[in-house]
This record gives sequence, structure tokens and C-alpha cells, in this order.
Amino acid sequence: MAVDRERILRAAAALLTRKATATTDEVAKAAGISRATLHRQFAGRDALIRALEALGLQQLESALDAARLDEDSASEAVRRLIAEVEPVAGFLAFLVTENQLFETDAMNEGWTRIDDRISALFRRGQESGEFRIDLSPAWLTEALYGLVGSGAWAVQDGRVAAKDFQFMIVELLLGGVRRSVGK
Amino acid sequence: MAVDRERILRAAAALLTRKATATTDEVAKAAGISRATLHRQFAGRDALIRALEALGLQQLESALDAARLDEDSASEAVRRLIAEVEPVAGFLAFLVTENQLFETDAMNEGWTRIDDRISALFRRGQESGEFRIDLSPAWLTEALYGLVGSGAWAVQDGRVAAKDFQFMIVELLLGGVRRSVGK
DNA sequence: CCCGGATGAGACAAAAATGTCTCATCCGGG
DNA sequence: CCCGGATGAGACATTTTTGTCTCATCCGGG
Repeated sequence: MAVDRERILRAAAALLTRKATATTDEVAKAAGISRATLHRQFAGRDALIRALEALGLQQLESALDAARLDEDSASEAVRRLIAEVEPVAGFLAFLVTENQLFETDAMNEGWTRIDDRISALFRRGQESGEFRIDLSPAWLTEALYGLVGSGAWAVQDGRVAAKDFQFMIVELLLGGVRRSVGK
Repeated sequence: MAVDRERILRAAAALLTRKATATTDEVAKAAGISRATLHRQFAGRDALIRALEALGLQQLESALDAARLDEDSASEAVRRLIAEVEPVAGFLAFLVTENQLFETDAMNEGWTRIDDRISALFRRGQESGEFRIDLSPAWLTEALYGLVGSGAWAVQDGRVAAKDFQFMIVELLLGGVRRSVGK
């Protein structure tokens, strides 16, 4: 029976996000498998990290696809984006905090592509007049990563209810981005 | 001549934030000193991390003091908070991402105290009617950490101009928090 | 100029983590 | 029931990192 690699990677991401120096032994324990099996699935620590990056990027891209960022109003698209990203928040938090570890070209390219798509969404919102224009798309993209990461961490840590994850992020982000009457 | 311990710690925080697995050799190089000297200042990797935590917490507390969180409107206090926190943003980013490494009581207590003070600020804003009440103070505190971390990272990475750091964070955070007319 | 404290470079051993392998056991399908 | 693939436990060697020490050098003050 093939081991569920994705489940292992999820556990690894969760652990490594809050303790990046965890040993392969600890990762294996966190995933509920032995070090031997972990090593059979991923040939070494590097390979594990790479797989983590690859799966994270892939899932993020899928989330962007599913969110249909260029349909409806930009605000609605942002809502969909957060909703789609929620299940992948653990991976995103890992990618954001650890992405300097291995600067492979493939990694960098995938990350740039995602950045661009999200930036484009914010730019669309600005051009349509929905969003204020004094905050750069690049910053808003970065801020979104930060908020999603914080949200994932707060939920995992029990400081915030999981069901509020989406609401809190969307409200804070959109409320800040949206051009409002009061200054 | 005594080595500038704080300068070393700043360099260490900057490096460890984006590469938590860096060896003491790499940390020393990043700080521009030899491993021997690094070890003379901080007896081992653990001691270095502890010092990093201690100094970070202390500087954060100082920033909170300087920001006079309970004066003026809550919005103004938030502005001052971000302004005071900016020079310490590197430490904050490190603390937020790596704080699960060593769960010493002292560490946890210091962190809790800071959480409480910032939460209290947001609560004050809600009770005075300045801030919307459907986002919990705990979440807003967490979000502030995330935004400051993202901001510090974006600046360090050149994606955002250093002079915009404060403006962008304050605007996004306050704009989102502030009770606005347009829903 | 000379001295003393501090540093950098590097050797070295100890400790920790990793990669590799063996073997007993488990578990599901035939 | 029996078999084969997969797993867990653990031994072992290798590599990496850390901690410790020595020594030459630098540099500023007296």
C-alpha cells in the first residue's frame, strides 16, 4: 500500500513552519511514520524540502485557478482567493517563511508566477476603481501572504476559531484595500 | 574593545529569519566576525537564540512604551506603534516565525505581556467606537505581527521602499480596522 | 616603542544528524 | 492459509555541526 505522500508533506509543513530545525526523526514522528519509511518516500532532507516546495506551489496554483481571479469584481475574486487558499494555508506559511532555503530556478519561477497573478488581481481592482491606488500591488500581495500565514498560525494555535479564518482575513484585507468614504 | 553584541544579534536575526537552519559559521560570516568570536560572545547556538529572543522582546517592550498606547485615539496610537516598531521589525519577524523553538517560561511570559498590551489597544479602539468590533483583538494583534513581518521582508528584499514601510502597514491595517462608511 | 586585550584562522574532538542497511513483523490479496 | 510488499525498529558508518583550544596577528593606549 503506497504511503500517502501528501499527508506526510502536510505534517512536515506544519512542523517545519514552527520549528525549521526539526530533524528528519522529528518530521517522521510528526507524520506518524518511521524514519526509514520517510526516507523511502523522500531521499533525504533536501528531497523532502523540495517536494514540500513543489507540492505547495502546485497547490497554490490550483487554488488560484479555482478562484478565477479575473472574473467578477476584484473584491469578489479576493474573497474566492482566500477561500481557495485556506486549505493550503499551511503550505503557504511554510513557503513564505522558508523560501530562501533552496533558491532553485524552478522554485523561483513558480513563485514569481504566483506573485504576478495575485499582483494582477490587485492591479485590476485599482484600475477598476474598487481599490485604493496608494498601496502598491506588490505590497498588497506580500500583505496577503502575511495575513494568511498569521491566520493559519492563529488557528493552529487555537487563538482563533477555524471557521473564522476566511472572514477575518478577507475583512481585514478588503476593508483596508477597498476605497472607503471615510478617508 | 567590546564587540557590539547588538549588531551581531541584528545580523543573526536577519539571517536566521530567512534561513533558520544556518550554521554558526554562517551566522558569524553574516555578522562579519569569526566563529571563535561569535562563540566568545554567545556560548553556543542555544545561547545565541536565547539572546536573540531576550533582546527582541526587550526592544519590543521598549517600542510599546515609547508608543504610549493608551494616549490619544487608538488610531493614533496604532500609528505610533508601527513607527516605533519599525526599527525592531527584523527582530519581530524572527520572534514570530521562530518562537516555538525554545518554549522557556520567561520567553512565553514576555510574549504574552506584549500580546496583551497590543490586544488592549485594539480593544480600546473598539470600545471607543473607532474600530469595528467584528474582528477580535487577538486576531488584529496577530495580523499586525504578520503585516510587520511581511513589510520587513518586502523592504529587505527590495520589493518595497523602506520609506514606505510605515505608511503601507498603517494604511492597510487601519483602513481595515477602522469603521468605515462604505460597509 | 611596547604591552595587553581582542580577534581570526585553523586544528581537533565530541556530539548530532543523516544516509544506509538488515531483519522481524504486519497486513491484505489471492 | 500463505505470500509478498511495505513498514518499524534499530544498528552502523558517514557527514555535518558544534564546542574547545592554540597560536599568530592586529591595534590602541600608555
